[in-house]
Amino acid sequence: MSAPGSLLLELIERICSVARAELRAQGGDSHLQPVHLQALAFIDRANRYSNTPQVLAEYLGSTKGTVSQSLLVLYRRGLVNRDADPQDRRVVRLSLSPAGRQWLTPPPLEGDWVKALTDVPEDQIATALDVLSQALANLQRARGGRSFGVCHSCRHFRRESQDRFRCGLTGEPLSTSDSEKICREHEHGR
Amino acid sequence: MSAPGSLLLELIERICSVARAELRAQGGDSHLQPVHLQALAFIDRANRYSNTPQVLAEYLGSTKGTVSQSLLVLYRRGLVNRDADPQDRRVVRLSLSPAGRQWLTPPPLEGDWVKALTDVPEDQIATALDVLSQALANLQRARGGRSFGVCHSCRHFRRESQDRFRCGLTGEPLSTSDSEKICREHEHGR
DNA sequence: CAATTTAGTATCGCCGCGATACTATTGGCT
DNA sequence: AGCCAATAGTATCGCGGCGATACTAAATTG
Repeated sequence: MSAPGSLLLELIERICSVARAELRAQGGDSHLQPVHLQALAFIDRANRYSNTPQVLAEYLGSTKGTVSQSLLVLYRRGLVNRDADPQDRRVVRLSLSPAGRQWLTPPPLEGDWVKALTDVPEDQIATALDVLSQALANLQRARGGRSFGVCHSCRHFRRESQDRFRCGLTGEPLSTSDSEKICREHEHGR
Repeated sequence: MSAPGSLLLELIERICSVARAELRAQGGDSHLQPVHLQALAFIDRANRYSNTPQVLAEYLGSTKGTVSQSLLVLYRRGLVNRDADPQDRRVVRLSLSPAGRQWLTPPPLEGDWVKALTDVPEDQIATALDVLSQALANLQRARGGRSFGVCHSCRHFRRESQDRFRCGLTGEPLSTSDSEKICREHEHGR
């Protein structure tokens, strides 16, 4: 019986609808669209292999054309930097400006949403997080895409000392901060 | 720290984005939009107090104008019936046509999604369902709206015998089938 | 050094969505 | 009774997210 899974997806879509409506209503003006907030959150947490428009498009399940437009909006509002990569001058490196950083976890909908979860035991939220992230990773893989996990949970992740790590795929050294970011090459670990 | 809650919302929105993109891509043509599928699912499961455009709009966190247009699409495709209520001739009673029923739990995205959950233990999925449905109910209440639970979990629900029930609010008798449907008057039970 | 591939942009049109204005029906108030 | 407000729904307009297509520029392949 596929019922529980279908119900879960339906719930997810309802929450999404309500959250979107709330966001639109809240600021009316000067407020970013949900997709823009998602983009900012991604740019903040993407590692140096992954902070490009192309990867963002895969992350959001969107197309590069669409993402290009979203980034243009964010750029014009001074929230993101778009710098040409010196090694490969086709690629654009994305980063947050100080102004952009202020939009991370913005108060608007977050407030009500967080309140809506205060009754719920912490460990149940953690379980829900696990279920959803695993499902999403599986779904992205099934679509032929990437799973987009955090670096230190990757099968290529190697620990060399307390705070020095290395990517077994690229061979590059990684800092603690690196290891907590989202990587396009992520494959679920051993 | 509000981190887990924010992460959860972000995950939900990503899944939603990916699912929407998938749905659009899948059928290309002749496929319904996510919002239309949500509407059909609601109409199928709404009880006799709740099968109206107005309630559907609240359920989806949308507006009556928007919903009216969505319903027009579904009506033109012969998937829903819109019948005037004989008691109050302002209200439209929504129901699924046989053709509309065929769109419930459609194979397209469902397939991949359900597969994406097969590794996940059943009880964890149940926990995730609990967390999300509770959060959504709280969120809708915070927005001044309704919580939209299932009839038999309502505080007005009265059991009179094995399969005969009654709504303590309206006083009307309820069948087993009634008790499993979504009600606009739902308030979380004792 | 062509030919192909890849990252990104520009432009077009569709359509979901909110806002506003409208009709029709009902119920309240005196 | 009769007017007025409230309610359910529809029609219409415009914004903006989104995909599709066509394009440029840079890198890679042979």
